[in-house]
Amino acid sequence: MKRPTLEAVAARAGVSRATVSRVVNGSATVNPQIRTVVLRAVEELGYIPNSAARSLVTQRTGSIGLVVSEPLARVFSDDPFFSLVVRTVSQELEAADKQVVLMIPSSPAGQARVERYVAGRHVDGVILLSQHGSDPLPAALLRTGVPVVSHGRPVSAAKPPYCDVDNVGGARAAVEHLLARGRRRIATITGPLDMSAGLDRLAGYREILSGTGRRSLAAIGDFTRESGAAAMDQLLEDDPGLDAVFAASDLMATGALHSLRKAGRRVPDDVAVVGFDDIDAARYTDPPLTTVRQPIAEVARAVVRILLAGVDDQAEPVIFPTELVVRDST
Amino acid sequence: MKRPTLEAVAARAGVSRATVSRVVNGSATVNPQIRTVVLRAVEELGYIPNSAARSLVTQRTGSIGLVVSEPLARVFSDDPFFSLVVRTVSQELEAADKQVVLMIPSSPAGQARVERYVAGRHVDGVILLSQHGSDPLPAALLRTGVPVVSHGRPVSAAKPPYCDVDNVGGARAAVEHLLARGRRRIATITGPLDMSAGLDRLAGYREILSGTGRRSLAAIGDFTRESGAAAMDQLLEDDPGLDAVFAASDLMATGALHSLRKAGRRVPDDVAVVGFDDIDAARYTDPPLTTVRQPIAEVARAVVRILLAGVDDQAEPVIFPTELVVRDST
DNA sequence: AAGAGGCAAGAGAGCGCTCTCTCACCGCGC
DNA sequence: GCGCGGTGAGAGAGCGCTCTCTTGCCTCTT
Repeated sequence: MKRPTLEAVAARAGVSRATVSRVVNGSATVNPQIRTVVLRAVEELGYIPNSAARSLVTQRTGSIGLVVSEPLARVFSDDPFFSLVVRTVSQELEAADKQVVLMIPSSPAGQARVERYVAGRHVDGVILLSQHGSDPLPAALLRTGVPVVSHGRPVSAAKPPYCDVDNVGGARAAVEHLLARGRRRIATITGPLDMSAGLDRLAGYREILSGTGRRSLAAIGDFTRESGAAAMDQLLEDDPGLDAVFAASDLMATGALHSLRKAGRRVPDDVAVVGFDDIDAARYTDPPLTTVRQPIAEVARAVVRILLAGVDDQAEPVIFPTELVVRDST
Repeated sequence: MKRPTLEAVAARAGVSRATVSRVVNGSATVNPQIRTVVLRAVEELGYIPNSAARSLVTQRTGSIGLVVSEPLARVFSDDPFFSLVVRTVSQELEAADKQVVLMIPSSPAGQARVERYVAGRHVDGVILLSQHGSDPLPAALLRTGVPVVSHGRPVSAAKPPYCDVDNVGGARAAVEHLLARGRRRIATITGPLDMSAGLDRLAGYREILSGTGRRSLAAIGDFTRESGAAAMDQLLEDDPGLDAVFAASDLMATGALHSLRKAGRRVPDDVAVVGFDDIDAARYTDPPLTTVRQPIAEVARAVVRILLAGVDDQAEPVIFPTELVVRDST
């Protein structure tokens, strides 16, 4: 019933504990014959190292924390962003033989718990996802001395190394495209303005519009479909004559399409719509959505790579380009 | 630089290690005055227990494995099922002060890794998600003796305790609804037939149709939007005169709507469509989707509860009811 | 008043592993 | 022929914690 220990394997193989340890950990300085004997003993006993004992002495745990600071709305809605990042990070860490410990603090108490957990070195590193400006957690985690890398440009006071996509450039491309299509009154539905993705996409929009001396018109959303619909209603009320909308996420664009349909506006004839993300659903809306594709998985992979390579605090952030995908909504 | 240990706290408080341990673990048999002194020492030193050392002696780790046996397609597509379950499980375990270790084996090597990990008691329990009939992992995990609970009825040889929704009943309700609407040629788009959700929803469909002596017409999907679109194309080819479709997931229903639109069929005038899940997106399709609502989060919560309560192998499965939500697609 | 009984705190033995240090033994050069 | 470096295996000291066992003290009973 009891699990075999190193001791048991050593006894069976007729060697010392230290030698078994060397074999199990792949040390080079071990006689091939002895190695074989030890491996057979390991096999026969079904020996599996006790990681608690190992961590106790090595001070490493083999697991990485993935901290998602996300208000309920987004994760509970069907935004595929979260799944995709989690999935990719998991896959990438699996390849490196690391475990993923998922932490989604849903209250201040939860945040304190995460902080204690990380400070207690239960993880060898931390990946931050979806940071908000007001979130005190990134700074707290950075203070623990545990390596931290952020997925997405951090907006909080703390500035860990990070990877992101070119949100500003993507937004610029979207708005330029609308201008090229001859649209004159271009509104935007923003993301949350305490997140870099929200801020940067708005900045790109403003930059292009102000370059042409046009008026900007924005309604604030939170990346969810519902907020997109509400923002669209708002925009139509503010400026019934608008002829284009740039939504900072595809989900919000979907909500906007819904609102426009209800308001009797035709897309793209009356109003052109551009989204951001290029989620699967963008190809299935009516009409299919023109959008800015961002390589979410690549960012996730880069984040893991940076973390595993040993974080360098002064490292330049890695920024991936975005790409405009033109479909029928513009 | 070095983290303080129990020893250090004991020295500072002028008591023994054992006493500090008692205080930290909330033992009742400790003098309130001494407790106060110890707590102050803990505070002053910023003491955080070393979990590796603790696990080493207690044989418990405080973490629960969430094993997702999912082919790439579903998790990579924007199916909110995965996010919602992960989110709910995480939240529920957080409340119980447990960590979530996420494991998404993406290869046989990954499966072996998960098995070793669990057999090595790195987790106190396992939650299985999205099991497939051919998957050998559930049986392997059960053999380790670690408590296992399944989210969704298991179809593999191994039969851990589980929670699920009434998939058969939900499918029945959907088809009965279509019949009540006067539909005569009702097709179905199934889920994967090696998963209980796929099998059971098909069974419910067949049951009602055969009860009325009608012919059944099925195309196999895999819960993704794309497969739904392809299955719909297939069905239209097989029986151009069909007047209703029951899709085993909302995502597939969305794909079906897309195909129907392309084929020039009006929904619901020519063809009525019912989905399954009631994801957010179902309210935003054109037309809004009639669907079977399933309480995904409640199932997830129940699974956690069973696991934490101490798994009883003979426990009756907990089955949650589903509910038909009628919108404009029927 | 003396022994029994109870309760709170300390002593110390591990939990299973890694890793340094030591030791034995080999071949080699001078 | 003797010492020397190099190599591979064993001995043993912890890593930080829990938990049993023991001890000491105080109260209660007869």
